[in-house]
Amino acid sequence: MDVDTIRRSLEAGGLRCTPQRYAVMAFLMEHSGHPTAAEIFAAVNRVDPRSSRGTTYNNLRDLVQAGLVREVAVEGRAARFDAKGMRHHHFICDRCGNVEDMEWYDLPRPAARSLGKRVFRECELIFRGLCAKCARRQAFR
Amino acid sequence: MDVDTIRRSLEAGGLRCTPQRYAVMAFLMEHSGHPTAAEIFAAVNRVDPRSSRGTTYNNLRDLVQAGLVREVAVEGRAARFDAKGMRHHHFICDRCGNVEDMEWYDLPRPAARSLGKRVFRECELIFRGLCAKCARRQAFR
DNA sequence: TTCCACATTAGATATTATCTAAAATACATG
DNA sequence: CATGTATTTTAGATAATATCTAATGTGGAA
Ligand SMILES: [Mn+2]
Ligand SMILES: [Mn+2]
Ligand SMILES: [Zn+2]
Ligand SMILES: [Zn+2]
Repeated sequence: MDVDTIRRSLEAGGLRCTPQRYAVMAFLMEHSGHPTAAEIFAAVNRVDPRSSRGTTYNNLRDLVQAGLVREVAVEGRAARFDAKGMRHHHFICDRCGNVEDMEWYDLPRPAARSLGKRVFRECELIFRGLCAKCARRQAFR
Repeated sequence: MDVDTIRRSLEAGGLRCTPQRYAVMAFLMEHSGHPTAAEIFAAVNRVDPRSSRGTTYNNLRDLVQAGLVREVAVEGRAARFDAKGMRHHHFICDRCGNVEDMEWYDLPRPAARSLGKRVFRECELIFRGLCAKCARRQAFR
C-alpha cells in the first residue's frame, strides 16, 4: 500500500500522521482479515516502531471516529476492526466468532414513518451461521 | 406475562425452571428495552429471589443458546439482551449506544455463490444513527 | 527553528465476563 | 411422597477487554 495514500487518508480525517497511527492504518489496509486490538498491537510491534497498548486503542478509536476504520462488535469476544475500503457486509461465525467479508448489495432505507425522530446514518447487514471451517468440523461428528 | 407460558418456553428450550432463570426470562419478556446483564441482575434482585451475578450471566448464556433470548453486542459497551418475541430489526445510537426495536421486513438470503461452504442461519439488519433523544441534543448546539 | 496542540507512554484502574468447587435444588423415577 | 442425581446456584477469585492518568515527546504549521 502506498505510503502517501495512507498519509493522505489520515490527513483527510483530520489526524496527524504519527508512526504508531500510520502503522495501525497500514496494517489494516494490508490485511483483509478482521484483527482485534490485541492482534493489531502485536503485529505493529513485531516490526518497528514500538507502540503501547493504550496508543493502539487510542488510534483505533480515532480512526473509527474519522470514518476510516470500522469496528465490529462480536458477542462475548473482543471487537474487530477493518479498513473501510470497498463496501461490504459481514458474516459472523456462531461458533468461532470469525468475521468474514460478504459481497455488498444495497439495502432499502428504513421508512421515514418507522424512523420517527431518529437520524439515520447507515444500515449494516450481518449474516450469521457457521464459517466454512466450523461447518466442516460440525459435519465430522 | 403468564407464569406457565414462561415455564413452558424454558422447558421447550431444555432448561430447568429455576426461580433465578425464571426471573431473568420474565424480566426480559415484560420489558421491551434492551437491558444489560448488570441491569437485569439489579432488577431481578430488587424483587425476590436473590440471584448472584454469575447466575445471571449463566442464565443469559443458556437462554441465548436455547434460542429464547437474543444478545446484541454494542461496540465499546456491555452486551444487551431481549426476549425473542416478534421479529424485528434494531436501531443502535452512535452516541449513547441505546438499542431500539425497528419494524421487521424480510431480507434477501445471501446468494449461494457468495455463501461458499458457509452454513447460513440468519440475517440481522442494524440501523445506525442518532436516537431521538440524541438527535434533539445535537440540534441544540 | 520554534512552539504548542496533539500524541505517546507505562502503569494503574475500570468494566465486563468467566471460572471454581462446594452447597443447594429441580424434577424424573419408583 | 421419598429418593437419587444431574443440573444449578453461590461467593469470590480470576480473566479478558478497554480506558484513564499525568508526565514526556513530537508533528507540522508558521
Ligand atoms: Mn470487513
Ligand atoms: Mn429488540
Ligand atoms: Zn467458525
Ligand atoms: Zn442516543
